Amino acid sequence: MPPDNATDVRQRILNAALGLLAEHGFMEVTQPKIARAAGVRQSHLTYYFPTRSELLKALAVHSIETMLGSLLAGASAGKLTPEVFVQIAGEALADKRRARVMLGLIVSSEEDREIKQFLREFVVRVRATISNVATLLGREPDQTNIVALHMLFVGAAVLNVARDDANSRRECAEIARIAIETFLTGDDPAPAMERQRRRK
Amino acid sequence: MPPDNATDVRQRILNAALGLLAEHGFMEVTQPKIARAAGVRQSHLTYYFPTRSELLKALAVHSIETMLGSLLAGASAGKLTPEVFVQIAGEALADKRRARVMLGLIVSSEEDREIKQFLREFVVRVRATISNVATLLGREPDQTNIVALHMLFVGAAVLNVARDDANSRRECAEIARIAIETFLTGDDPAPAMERQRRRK
DNA sequence: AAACTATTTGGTAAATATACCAAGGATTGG
DNA sequence: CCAATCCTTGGTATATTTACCAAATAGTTT
Repeated sequence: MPPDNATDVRQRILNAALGLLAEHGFMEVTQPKIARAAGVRQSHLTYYFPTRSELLKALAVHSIETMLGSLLAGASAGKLTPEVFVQIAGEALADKRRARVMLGLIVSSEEDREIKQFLREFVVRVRATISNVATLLGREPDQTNIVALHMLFVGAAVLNVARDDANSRRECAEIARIAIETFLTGDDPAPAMERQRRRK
Repeated sequence: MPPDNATDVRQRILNAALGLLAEHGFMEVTQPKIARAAGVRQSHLTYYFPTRSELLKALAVHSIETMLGSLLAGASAGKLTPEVFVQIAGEALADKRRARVMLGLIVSSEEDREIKQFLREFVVRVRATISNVATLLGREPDQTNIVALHMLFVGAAVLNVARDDANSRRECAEIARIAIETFLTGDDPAPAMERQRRRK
């Protein structure tokens, strides 16, 4: 790949880092490997990101932007029906690349306050997107249901990376449907924030 | 802490590694740090675990045993009522130590087939435990609901580590209740494998 | 006790990763 | 064109980690 010199080196570096993270997980995200993957010298990394911590922060931002981008692209694909959303969500959950990026972000966030903050904002935006989807599907978005749906999605994606076999992939598709039916489009609104427990 | 010399060195090493993993995350699980934490020499690590990979595999087994142990302890604590289970689950989900161990296992599993296999078995056993709890609570365990409950738990725990603020901890408690009501004890059986959607 | 095995000690070697830097080109603004 | 700035090159220094090893010691068996 000759260095597409229209592209900014900085961007190439971040894309290479994101690719490594998505493909091989956080442990492979090192400066020598990123440099080789990006086709630049290690000193370039130092030049654009003085310390590893800077690099990881930039990578976090880049990853989050990328994930939100594909999320929004999915959410606004044509007319959104529950069936389409189930389909999109099922595929997203089974996508190990995306999940590895998430896991990498979380691991990084354990080493850097700022990244943790990015992650918090990311969570808010993901939930806002889910909320928008709910609206598009003609539902009054209920925060608690959104939270539950989001957690279910995260859990499914994480477990899919952890197990990574045919079963886990099948579960992703199935759970996407059930999660959406239960917390988003189901006839009976799931239990809301206010406690409403009735003894049996 | 003087070296409790009744304890096996090997066990001390694994406990120290587990402690580091739980407290500081996977990136801190290195041989020098484990050795210092365990109060043994680095060569001891090499002696008992010839390679890092061996060490990580043993750590995975140890972590899984430990987590299953506390899981079972929780599940068989006195008479299990839905309220008690909600309480226990809420606390477990908010426990960052446990979640960090899980995340560490997943990261390791990306580097080692065998660990991935341990993780698969772990998932099966966790779900079996949830299933037992369902039985104890007088419910017919339904596999799909168990899977959903499990994923919701994993998602909540992971997001709690990722965000790590008062909100996320509050959400853990709340979601524990909702998850259990929705998928385990709720009056209306949650949507099962077969689709049963009715349009509004 | 002698021989044998298991464990511990105190190193070093090799690999890998982060950080640093000086000098050469390229680009841009004046 | 000149100077200032930005970027690239090709290193090296430092730190950290994994892996390795020989010799000393402790413990066990015969």
